[in-house]
Amino acid sequence: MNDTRQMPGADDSLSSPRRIVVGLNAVIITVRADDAYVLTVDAPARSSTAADVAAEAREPHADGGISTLPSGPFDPALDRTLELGLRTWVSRQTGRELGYVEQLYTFGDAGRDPRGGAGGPRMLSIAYLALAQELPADTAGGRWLSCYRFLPWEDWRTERPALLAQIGAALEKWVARARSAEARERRAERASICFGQTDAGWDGYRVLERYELLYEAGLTHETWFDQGRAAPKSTPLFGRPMAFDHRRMLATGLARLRGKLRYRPLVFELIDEQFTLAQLQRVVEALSGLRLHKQNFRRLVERGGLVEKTGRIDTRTGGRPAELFRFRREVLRERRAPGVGALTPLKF
Amino acid sequence: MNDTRQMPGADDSLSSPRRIVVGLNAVIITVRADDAYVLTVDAPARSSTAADVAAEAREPHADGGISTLPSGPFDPALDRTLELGLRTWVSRQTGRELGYVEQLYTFGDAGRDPRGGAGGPRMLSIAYLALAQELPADTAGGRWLSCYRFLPWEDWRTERPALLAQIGAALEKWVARARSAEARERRAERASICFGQTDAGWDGYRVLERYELLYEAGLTHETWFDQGRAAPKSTPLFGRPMAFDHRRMLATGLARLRGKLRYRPLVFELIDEQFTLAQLQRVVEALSGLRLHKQNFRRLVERGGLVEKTGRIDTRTGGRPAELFRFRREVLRERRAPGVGALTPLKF
DNA sequence: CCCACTATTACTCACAGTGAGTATAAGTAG
DNA sequence: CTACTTATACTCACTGTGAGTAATAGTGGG
Repeated sequence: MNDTRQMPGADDSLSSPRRIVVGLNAVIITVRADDAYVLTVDAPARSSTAADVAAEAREPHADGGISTLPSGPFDPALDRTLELGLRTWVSRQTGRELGYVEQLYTFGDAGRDPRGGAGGPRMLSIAYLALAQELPADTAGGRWLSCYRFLPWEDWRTERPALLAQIGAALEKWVARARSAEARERRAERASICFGQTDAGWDGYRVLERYELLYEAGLTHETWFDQGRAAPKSTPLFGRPMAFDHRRMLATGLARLRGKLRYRPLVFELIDEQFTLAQLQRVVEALSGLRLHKQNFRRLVERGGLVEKTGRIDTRTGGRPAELFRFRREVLRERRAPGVGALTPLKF
Repeated sequence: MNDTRQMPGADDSLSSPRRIVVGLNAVIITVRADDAYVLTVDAPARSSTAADVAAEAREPHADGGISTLPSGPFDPALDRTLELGLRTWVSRQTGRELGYVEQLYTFGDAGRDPRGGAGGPRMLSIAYLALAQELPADTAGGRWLSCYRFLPWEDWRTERPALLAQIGAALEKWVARARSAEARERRAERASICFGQTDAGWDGYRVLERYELLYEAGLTHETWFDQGRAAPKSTPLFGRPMAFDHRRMLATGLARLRGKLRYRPLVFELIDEQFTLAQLQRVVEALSGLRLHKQNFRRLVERGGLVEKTGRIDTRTGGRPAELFRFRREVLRERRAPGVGALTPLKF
């Protein structure tokens, strides 16, 4: 972070005329009532600046409010670290302190900046993933929405999403549109890997690749927003959009979260200190988007040393009362990859 | 990347007085002759700016040149994307086109900026991982150095690194120095997880956690550089240092690479199109820092569908000639996680 | 041409983990 | 008491993996 050498501009010579503005975005995830939620800010702030108004005018989707991720500026004069900048910003805006936080990715493409190559400042956005335990009532302007409203093809808990038939058809057209035979082959391979028309079947971890494929294939609202054009009537657009590239950030976050569940005990950041195995399973299912085999899941976490009995019992189950468990911290020393592993879904 | 709303400064109001300068750093990895190499630039550029000279004066380690990663400025006026900025910068500096490239992490802590809280610009550094196939003779100022000169405790191919005894002892002192009993417990847990004094043994994937632990424990040169103080004579400092936080970037890159080898066929970016299984194994061993069981490795990649025979034969082996293999691209469609999996090392 | 040497390749075997299922236990609501 | 619900226990076949032994096919020296 402190490379000064070989850096034009480091010595305040104005060799780089455009300013850089850095934004911090948070993908804040929680789980409640069997679904995974992401914290969104409803529509551009009403107390808007000139830039806000301009942005809203450009947004054809502003039907009362397009979802955005909580985001704020990185202030180089005040924020000692990027993560602290994010934390203070989120706590000011949502009145909530973040627990687990990890950096996801830094986005900086000029191509997706609606202000184009003009003289404005260049925007970089650093996206973070955060996990929240409690889920208080929606604060002013902040709303918890199911992740799967934005990425509906990712939810396989009840059934193979019906959407996939339409997605497959639209992708076939996209494949056929490629100019050369090789390009067609590459597109076909990508489509089949992402959307599981292969021997391997559905791969729940390719969340980001799937979103990016749909974006490139012109099958998301954002594709057309960014190009400043309207989508052809015949083109289907999948999932609820978010502002700018926030849906890409959500996809990045969900992909990271699903991936990390395999080998780190992240689930326990999202659940009460004591829980039944069914509750734990539902959290994992909500995040992974899969329906799991109950008996095997129990064996996985219990015999795998991830949890231990507390001796207490929860009678609010509706059937036989369930034992309460807690996270077994010793597992961190016992196992190399303390997580739920590669989950195999139940067949439908 | 195009959040304008809620961003002071986005409309060119000067609410944020400090400028931000963004640097792009590349961890470029190659494998040759049984070792993993990283491309370094020898010492600060001789054609130095005022900032360079100042930096060098601050550097007590400048015994003819401390290693730095190739790094250059991100020019918001010219570079359409961050990755393109990196590519043009690296090709200009090293005369080499990058193949596989992926973003690692964005570093922005003010605490490690030697210029402190003064009026200079704020530095952000975005680190990338790149994989290079060929390894031409060292270019002017660029040198390939073994990754394990900087992170010697990561190389378990021939034996358990002898260094680990000293590291363990130094960490014990660090644990004992903690103020409260809980802090001691936390430190002890971290140390044992990172350096494998546990049932789980050595975890080759925790490269970054190990470097960060050593840094925090005051056992790296960089710890003391950053504080502007000299290390006490009695304190051992492990591994060869790099400038600024470049060694942290290397650790981040190696961790990512090792992790991704498990489930993506990244090895083949680092090897010729045709190869023997022994060559492939040596590349994997160099990257993972582990010694592997030969027969099982063969079974893993051959039966796992990762490679296929070309029919040709390499007689330069010294023993029985080896069949030449190539990467089997179809595996991408057949398997969900086409990589070498979680490797189990041979016991010593 | 035989022999020692080296490295590759083939095959075996015990064992742990996993997918999938059946069976039983312990509550609630009528 | 019965039907229903959910939790928990146990079984079994199968796959993948760790760790070997054995055979194969070249080299170079005498």
